[in-house]
Amino acid sequence: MRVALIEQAAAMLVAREPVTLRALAGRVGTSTMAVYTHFDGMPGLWGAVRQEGFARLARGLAEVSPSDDPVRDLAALGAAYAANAVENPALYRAMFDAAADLPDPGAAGAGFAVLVDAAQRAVDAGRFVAADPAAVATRFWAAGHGVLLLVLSGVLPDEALDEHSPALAAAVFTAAGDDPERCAASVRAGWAGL
Amino acid sequence: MRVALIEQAAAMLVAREPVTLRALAGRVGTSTMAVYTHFDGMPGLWGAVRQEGFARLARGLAEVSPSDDPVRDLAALGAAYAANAVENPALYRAMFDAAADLPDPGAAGAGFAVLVDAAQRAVDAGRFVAADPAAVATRFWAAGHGVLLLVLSGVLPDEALDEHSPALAAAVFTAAGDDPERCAASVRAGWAGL
DNA sequence: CCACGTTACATAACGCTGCTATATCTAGCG
DNA sequence: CGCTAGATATAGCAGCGTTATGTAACGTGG
Repeated sequence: MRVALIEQAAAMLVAREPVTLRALAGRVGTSTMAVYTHFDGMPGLWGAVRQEGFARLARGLAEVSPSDDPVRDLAALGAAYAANAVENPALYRAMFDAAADLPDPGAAGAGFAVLVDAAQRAVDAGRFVAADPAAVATRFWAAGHGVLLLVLSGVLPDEALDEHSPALAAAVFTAAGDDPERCAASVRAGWAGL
Repeated sequence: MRVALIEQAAAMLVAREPVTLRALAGRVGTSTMAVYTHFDGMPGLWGAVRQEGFARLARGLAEVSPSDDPVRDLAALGAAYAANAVENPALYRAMFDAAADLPDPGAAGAGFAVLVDAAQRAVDAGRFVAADPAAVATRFWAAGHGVLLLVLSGVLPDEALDEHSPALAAAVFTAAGDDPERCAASVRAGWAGL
């Protein structure tokens, strides 16, 4: 019942339908009380939906297999992140509406840890010289998040994602110390996996 | 009446109070019908509020006086942009909830034009070599937007703004061709005007 | 100066929302 | 088998945005 409600809510979210208590209960063939026994109301359900969104995101990032080029891996992770957001734009926007108070913040941290790990490998490989892996990951994430939200909210056209995301990634990576040309090649390779 | 409703709605937004039709009408001492005669309903009011938000933002950016260092000016514009968002976080978030369909999109474009103009001056001054001013401005904007939203939504701590925004700005500007050291100094100078 | 039509505001009611109190049903276990 | 605890169904609440209707104020042409 829990999973049915969460998945139905997520489905209605991606279908751009208004996720209302009665409509949700009707879709899964139960009554409105189910939301209260399992989630203690709509805010609880939203929390669970956001949680599921971050879980799917972490799952998508985990599918990116590491290579011997950590910068390529970072770019590939960015591409997977963007793909996940573009496939379910409404879910992605809902995730960050109240991402601060997640039922289990660890799920969001797991996805971020993959980024930090790749950045750490880039440091170990001598690509990022004297750079803080967490800071690089954060800046890479923030830049991608900004482009994504501007595109998803319709401020920037869809093409802006492919036009600006790799450039921003390369800018962050070269600022971390990577060689510009080598970085450009790695980013190109990583982003192509989209 | 129009301005009273808009300003009251913006005030309730920054006060984190729920902006409800009856509460809004009660605050300005009128009835609910005023919102319908002037804005044709709540969505229209939200559009006007977002418009006012972008107008205030453009006003804040216009107060940044250009200097002989265009890269410093870009950083200063970024600082003013961030300051505006931090001062009214709820308004900033509301602005981009449906920024695509603004009553008058020109207002948002005016603020962006200031960024593009500074980037153009950087190109003319030889700081940004062979870079598209609009692309640089867009990337700078997107990166700042991402950091801001992550901070405003509580995902990143407040310190992250000062820690990552200048670094991202410098990364974007050096990627545009500016000299790293000179760029770092300009960004430092521009960001200090916060 | 007055009657007019238009505009802005007040009032009441409708349908919908999330939520809760109550009742019913459905296992699980001694 | 009978009992207890948990989950589901039903009905109703206050609140929301919206609308229909009524009323007062305004500017304008005769």
